[in-house]
Formats: sequence, structure tokens, C-alpha cells
Amino acid sequence: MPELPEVETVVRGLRSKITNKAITDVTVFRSTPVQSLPDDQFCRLLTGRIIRKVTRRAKYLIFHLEPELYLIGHLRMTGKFIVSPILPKPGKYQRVWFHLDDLLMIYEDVRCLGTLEICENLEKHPKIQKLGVEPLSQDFNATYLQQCFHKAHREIKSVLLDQSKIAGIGNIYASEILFDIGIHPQKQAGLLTFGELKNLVLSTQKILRKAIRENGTSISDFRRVDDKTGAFQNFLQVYARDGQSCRKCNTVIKRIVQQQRSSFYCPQCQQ
DNA sequence: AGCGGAACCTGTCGGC
DNA sequence: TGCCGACAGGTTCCGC
Repeated sequence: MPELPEVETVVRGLRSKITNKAITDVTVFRSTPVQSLPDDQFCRLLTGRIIRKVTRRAKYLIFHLEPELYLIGHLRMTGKFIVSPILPKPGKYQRVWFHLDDLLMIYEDVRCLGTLEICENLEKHPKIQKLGVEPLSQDFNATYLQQCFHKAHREIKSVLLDQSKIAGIGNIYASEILFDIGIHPQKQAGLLTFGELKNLVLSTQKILRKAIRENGTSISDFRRVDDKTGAFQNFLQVYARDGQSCRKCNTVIKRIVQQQRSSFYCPQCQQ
């Protein structure tokens, strides 16, 4: 489901609703796979703390708690956070209920691949440490990419998905960005010119910003915190459009498999 | 070091 | 209708 724009949409939705709320109780219906703590310890550590901030790093959601502690969430494919003023019936896919004063924050996950972890020191978190640059930051520029891609024989699509280099791009936006700059997804990353890298930076930022403005992409089941859909799916140029005609040149959009994931491109526009 | 492939888990859809 | 394989927006681990 969620790539950077979708996670940013969720974070903004949560921020406006749960900032400065106290966690009064936690109920675990089904632990997430990598939850390293027993359920009761997980609940005990969180209960009584106040949510001071909700932020995003790559595709991770970070709840900053006081007294100091961090709850780090990753939605993977089907994770969802929903905030509800009323007590719903526990649905089949609901994993955790966070009681927040008068509100309920529900963590739901159909495929159970998402993760929730408690962390004491954000800087020392092994997964967060390994992440590359944020594509919407100043550090994401053509010079950085030139160092990254130097002598890289890997295909450009694969490098765009490498979170240790660029953090936050996923399968949908990788295809969309490559279409926007007219680069074939199987082109070797190391062969891109400095000019093409500049275009890659501009295009990535343009597309991610637009997707955030549109509240993300709802292909099948992505929902905002208020359960509304995003709208960026209406602006997709190639993703999941195989067999349809290119909006620029009318050539039929192709689908190929790279790293066991679908890539979509226009054979005419992307060389 | 860098890369490809399998695994994690559940649901849906299309073909036969 | 039922079964089966392919596929789904992500990450990690293992082996070469």
C-alpha cells in the first residue's frame, strides 16, 4: 500500500487528531510479526504516556511519547491507522486498539506484514539508521545520486526502490518518475548523465509533492485516517496501465517484472 | 559489496 | 461452482 506520500497523508491525519492525547489503555488483538515484546509488556510500556508528536521518516511513522519513548510503525502493504470517536466492534483485521482519552486509534492490517515497535533511542534504531536520504530534502540532489549510482550496474528501477539510497519511493512512484523523465526502467543506473540525474531529482520531488497534495494514491485499499480515499490514482501515467495507450504518444504501455515486482513503462517515451 | 530470490501473510481475481 | 496460480503499493534474510 503505502509509499512516502501515503505515509505522509496518514501522519498528517493522525497529527491533527491525536497530538497531546494521553494513551489511557492499549488492547492487542493480534501481535504484529516482529513485535519483540510480549503483548502485556507492550501495553504496559505505552499506557500512561502522552503523544507529543507524530512524524515520518521514509515509510515509517514515528510517535514521539512523553515520558520519552518512541512507537515506530510500518504499514507495509495493508496496514492502516484509523481514529474513531466511538467504540466500534472489533473487526476481523484489527490488530491493536490505542485508547486516547475520548478517542480510539485503531491499527488494522489484513496481511499482517506491518510492524509496530517500541524504541528508546531513535538515533540507534537499526532500520532507521540504514535509511538513505529523504527525497524531499536538500540532501537529495544530482551530486548525491552521482555518488550513489557511480559504477552501479543495477537497473535504475531497482535502485529507486533501494531504501538505503533513497528512502520512501515504492513501486508505484518509481514507475511514474521514470516515465516522467523518459528513462527505461531497465537502464543501468550508472549510465545516467548528470543532466538526467538532475531531471530525476526534479521529477521525483514534483511527483511526490503532487501526490501528497492529492492525499496519496488509492489503488485498492489505501485510506486516509478519516477513511477517505486519496486522489493521485487519477493522475497515474503508467502504473497499472499496461495494455492502455500512453497519454503522451498513444503507444501501448508495457508491463515487465523486475525484482519480482511489476514495472510499467511506455516503450516509445522511455528509452 | 552487491545482487537475486525466497519468505513473511492473507485476500482477490481470472482462467479453466 | 470450484480449484489453482498469479498477483498485490514492502522489507528482511540467505546464499552466491
